[in-house]
Amino acid sequence: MEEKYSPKNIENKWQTKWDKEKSFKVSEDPSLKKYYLLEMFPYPSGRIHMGHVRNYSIGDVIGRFKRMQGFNVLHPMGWDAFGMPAENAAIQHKTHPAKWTKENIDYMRGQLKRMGFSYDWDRELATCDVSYYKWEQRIFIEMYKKGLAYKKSSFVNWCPSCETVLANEQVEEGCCWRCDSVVEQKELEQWFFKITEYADELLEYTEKLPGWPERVMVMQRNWIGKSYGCEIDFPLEKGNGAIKVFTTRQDTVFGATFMSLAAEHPLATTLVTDENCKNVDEFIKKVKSTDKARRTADDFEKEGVFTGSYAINPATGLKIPVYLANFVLMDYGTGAVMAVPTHDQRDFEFAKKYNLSLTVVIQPEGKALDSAFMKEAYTEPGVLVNSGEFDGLESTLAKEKIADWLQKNGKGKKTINYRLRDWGISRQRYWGDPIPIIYCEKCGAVPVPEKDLPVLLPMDVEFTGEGGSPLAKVESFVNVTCPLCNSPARRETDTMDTFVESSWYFMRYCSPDYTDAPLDKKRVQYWMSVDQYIGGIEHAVMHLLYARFFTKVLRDLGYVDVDEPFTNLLTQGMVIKDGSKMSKSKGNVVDPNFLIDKYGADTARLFSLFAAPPEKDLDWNDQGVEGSSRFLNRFWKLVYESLRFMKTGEKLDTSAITEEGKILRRQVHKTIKKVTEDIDSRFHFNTAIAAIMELMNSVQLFAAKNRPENRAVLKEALESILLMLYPFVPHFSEELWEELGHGGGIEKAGWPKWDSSATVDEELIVVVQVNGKLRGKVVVAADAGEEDVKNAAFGDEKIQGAVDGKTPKKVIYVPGKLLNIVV
RNA sequence: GCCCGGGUGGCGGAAUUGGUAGACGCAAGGGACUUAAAAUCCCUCGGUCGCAAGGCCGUGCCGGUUCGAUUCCGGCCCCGGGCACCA
Repeated sequence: MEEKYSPKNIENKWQTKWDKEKSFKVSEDPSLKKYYLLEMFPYPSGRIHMGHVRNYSIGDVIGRFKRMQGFNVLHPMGWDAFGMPAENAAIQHKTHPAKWTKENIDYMRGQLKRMGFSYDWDRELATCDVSYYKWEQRIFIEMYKKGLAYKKSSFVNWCPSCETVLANEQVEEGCCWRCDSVVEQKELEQWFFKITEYADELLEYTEKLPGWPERVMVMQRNWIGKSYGCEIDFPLEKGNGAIKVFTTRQDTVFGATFMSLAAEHPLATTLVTDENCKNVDEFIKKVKSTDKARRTADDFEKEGVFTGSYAINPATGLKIPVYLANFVLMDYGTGAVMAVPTHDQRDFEFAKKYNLSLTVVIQPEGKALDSAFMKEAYTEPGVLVNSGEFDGLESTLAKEKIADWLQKNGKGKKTINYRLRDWGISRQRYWGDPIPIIYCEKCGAVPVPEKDLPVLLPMDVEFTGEGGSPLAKVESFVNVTCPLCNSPARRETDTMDTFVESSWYFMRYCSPDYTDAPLDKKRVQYWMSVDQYIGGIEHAVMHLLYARFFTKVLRDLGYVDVDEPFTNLLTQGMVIKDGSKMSKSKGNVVDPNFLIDKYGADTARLFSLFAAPPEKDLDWNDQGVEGSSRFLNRFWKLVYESLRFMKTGEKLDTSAITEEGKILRRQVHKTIKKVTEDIDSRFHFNTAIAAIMELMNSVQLFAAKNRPENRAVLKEALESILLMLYPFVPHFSEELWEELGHGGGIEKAGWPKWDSSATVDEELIVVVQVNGKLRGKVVVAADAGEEDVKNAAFGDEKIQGAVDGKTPKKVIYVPGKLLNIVV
């Protein structure tokens, strides 16, 4: 055994062994309890960063711990490999996205292996491989046939100079992130997944996932945004039509004195009268050229324009003007609002600006509002007035009554509205999964027949960064014949959002090599659901909601039997340095390669787990890493020195050990208990490591005395520490385990169990308070009763001084812990 | 504006069910070893008063409940995050 700990050789040795022997390869075994452990797979951006190190270190601790406990642990890794950075790199470096991505994957795989993570590499997948994305096309077609994938036109961010759609994230202060042109709203035909069909079930399950952090559930609930209200028809003054509105405040319908439509509302252009034509046109143009970010800013001025037309308030029968307003959103509700200026702040401001009439219909208890003197809208509950037969009703009650009345008289109906919108998946990008649809002039949109799948992404493509999607310019790809009528037809050139790939990869891992279907139901059945999922909080809504949606869709398509993909979710915090998130632009990144070279992977892992509990942000500190490194060096030295006089095979004889030995054993077994509980039920790795450090400090003192009769105790202590350290620092522990004379690998030894009898204290320290203030401690026998503790306390000189001859009014005794004397 | 987190030494953090506040680690100071440095080892380390024993104060602020509050309740301040003309 080397005298000094040198991580390089050791880590290399064990990594080679794990790789060669496929140590973490698993298969379905019904006789074993399965545990599916998953960390969010990375985008192959080039190299791993500290966020990955942290995420995967957390996962690896759980994986190795569960394996030691005898679970059949599925722990896969793969690559979320489609996406824009590859395309941008292709443009910049004159390379191909496929080449760039593959090189990155190869490099990053090497980095993950150097960290010693225990993955079943035989299950590795990359979403840009045909063997993956072709199945997604099949799922798409099955969704299309069920009406879960459909096409509709919608408004999107459009950069006129790049000729492409931009995601909301790519619009910076109203301008294109790449060329700085002003971004417009453009109406385009887009593919959607009908996630709204599952809105209720998705919402319902946010109450049934006890293993998820409450804040993630809250964020998803807010995102789905279910609200109960009414759809009410406001007949047009002229003609037969009506304007449909959605409202949650049907109790105020008698106060609706005008209407506001979104600029994109289909009626906006048909309702306009000749004399208002010019104003309305200008207004619509202005709204459409304003990007969403600016439109929704705090200080954005409410503006509108009169169409010249009128509608009839179905409650009052009065004629009310129809306006277009810039704050009404086409994609929420019906895109039209009944405006009640007295009880809605936006309508109030709008009415004041355009001099529209106000009618109070809700009076606060004990007050009388006068619309002439109102400074702001009154939005609280109250009692109805000016509301015909509903006058005098309390407003919450009136909500019900008016909804019933509207429904009965055919003026409207009760309805539920969601904030959640269908998921737009079309991207005018090359590096993604082609949407398997063909457009025929006669037959319309035709799904690519199964025998023609997959639609391969063509490789001979030029990347200029100009003129829209590169895919649309590949003639051989675009020009096809219709599968139904054989006429010339065009292929869809949009690709799917990369979030589609990450919505089902965790199921593909269960049968990654299956060639008959996306999933092998039997194998998926064994592994699903994921027992523990780990990843960043930034995915709280998008990815985690899409994945839940997809699981339900695949269930309904007959592929799986589970309702929810992830039983338990752990959202880890960010890695912070010098007060801000590590990022290239801030110049505060720490390169994992540098850490591995300088300290070894084990030290890097240990520190990232020790510095903070997983769900909190981790403050990176270079000197803190030194501390973790020091700990491993000290422990190495301790084992090295102990080995010189320790015999292998020495049996522990508990009757022969000294008092000191007993005390150390007690700490060993208490530590095993604490570390087990910290890892298993709390994921508090930082306190688990702290407890091991404490134990090592004691062992060090103990070993220094070198009493021959205590050697078996020392051996037990050292081995226990190694077993407990293994999930954190696997190479280090494997190496020393072998040095201590064990073959066959440390995992086989199993997770240590604590001996309850060894943890029992012989003496107890009971804290003594006088009037709730700490005044002393007494040592009593472990089996001492309340009387014994009282006697000891009152016999104590310090306590006597504190009591100062006064008569105790009350004495509170917390068994084995505390005695409080109240005087 | 609404909804979540969070606020503890010089720093990261601990205190799991209302019961010893500050575990463990970092930094700092002092010492040992060394020609010297690094490494390593030992001691001190919330504030304050005191020669000491010991006392008093202290978990963002104010108040409450309790024998006892970092922990529970009410009100406020600050920081971080999410959502947001959502009708």
